[in-house]
Amino acid sequence: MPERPFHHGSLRTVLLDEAEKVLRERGVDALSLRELARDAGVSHGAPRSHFIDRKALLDALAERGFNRMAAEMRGAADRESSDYAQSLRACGHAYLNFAVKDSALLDLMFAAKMDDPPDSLIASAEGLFGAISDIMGAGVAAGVFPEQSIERLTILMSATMQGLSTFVAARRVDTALGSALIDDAIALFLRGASAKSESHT
Amino acid sequence: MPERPFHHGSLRTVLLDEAEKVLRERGVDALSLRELARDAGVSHGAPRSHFIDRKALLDALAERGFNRMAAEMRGAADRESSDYAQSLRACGHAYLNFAVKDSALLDLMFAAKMDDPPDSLIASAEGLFGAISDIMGAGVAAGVFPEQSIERLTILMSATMQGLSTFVAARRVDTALGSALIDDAIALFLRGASAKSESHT
DNA sequence: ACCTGAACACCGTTCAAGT
DNA sequence: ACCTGAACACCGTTCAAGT
Repeated sequence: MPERPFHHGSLRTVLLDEAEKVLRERGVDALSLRELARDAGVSHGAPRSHFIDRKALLDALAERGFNRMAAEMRGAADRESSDYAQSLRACGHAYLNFAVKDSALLDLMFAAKMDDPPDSLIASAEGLFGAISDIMGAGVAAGVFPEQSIERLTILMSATMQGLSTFVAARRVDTALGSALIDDAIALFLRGASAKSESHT
Repeated sequence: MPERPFHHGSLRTVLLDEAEKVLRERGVDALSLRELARDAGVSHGAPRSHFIDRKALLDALAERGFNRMAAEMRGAADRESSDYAQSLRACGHAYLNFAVKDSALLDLMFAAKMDDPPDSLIASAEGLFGAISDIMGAGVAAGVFPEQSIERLTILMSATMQGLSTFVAARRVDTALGSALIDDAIALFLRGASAKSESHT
């Protein structure tokens, strides 16, 4: 194995992979371009070729986070596709799992100071939202959600999962309770939404 | 007005007030102990007398955030105490308002990397949660929430407000839509919870 | 196109010394 | 008890220069 001439086109990926690890183990504040460069065996100016500044690296991390989470949500829904309510629960648990394992990354993805996000990041974020929309849309086909309110229900369901994730990640709610509350929320939404559609007929 | 000898016991408050302003206008990353010291007209080592390190300042800010938010929630509930559903909506809007005006502060309050938070911070966080619990508890008295599930409903309601706040602060959901979704969520919870209690009889 | 290495301004933190 | 000011290690960012 070569001692030095590692990177020829792969430095970007190497930096992102290591950054994701640091983010997970020590948080955003511990993320330093110079340290990443040191660990990759390149000079401190090298990352500049791939990330214009620290914010660009963080945006790239958030983008990968959105893509991975969308994939995990779709995967969870597909594995439990027999019973709709169960597939919905699987998605909720996938969301919570992501939040527990990568809480700093999730924070990054929904950071309030999202000033002028690059187009690719917006696209990835919409990819996650699209995945959730598709899953909720399947509920219309399954007859458990009324079509006219599906857009709002999608946002509400997402928001509930996001909020629970925040509380669990912040250790204000136990992981087991958080998991049970995901199920409660889904049951509540199923009851509330169908009650509304019945009151319409 | 004296040019220099400002602070004799008030430096701590001056630093916190200015920090809150910087947090609101430029985000956490722009928060620097040295800059705060400069603006307050003291040496860069002076803050050390009141905050052992940067994290201690951030914790103090979060603590003030929890206290203020709890007060605003109680205030909103009291102003609309005639109709219970309306007081619930007022609370939700108060939560969202806080999130929009002080998104960076809310992030700080529910930061995932809440390593060993000081007791006073935990107490303040529980103060907010207590305020929300009281408001939800009034719903039991009003007969709209079943008593046996009030604890879980409280967390779910909080999580939904928190999640919506995150989405609105991150500009993934419009402020007006976020406000309308708060009302939708409350309506859903009221329907779902009462449907459940009816199914028990 | 990608990386090096010096340079600059800015930090957080520590600590002996002052009042 | 509170604040000063020097010192240290570490950053992000820029940029001319190399390959």
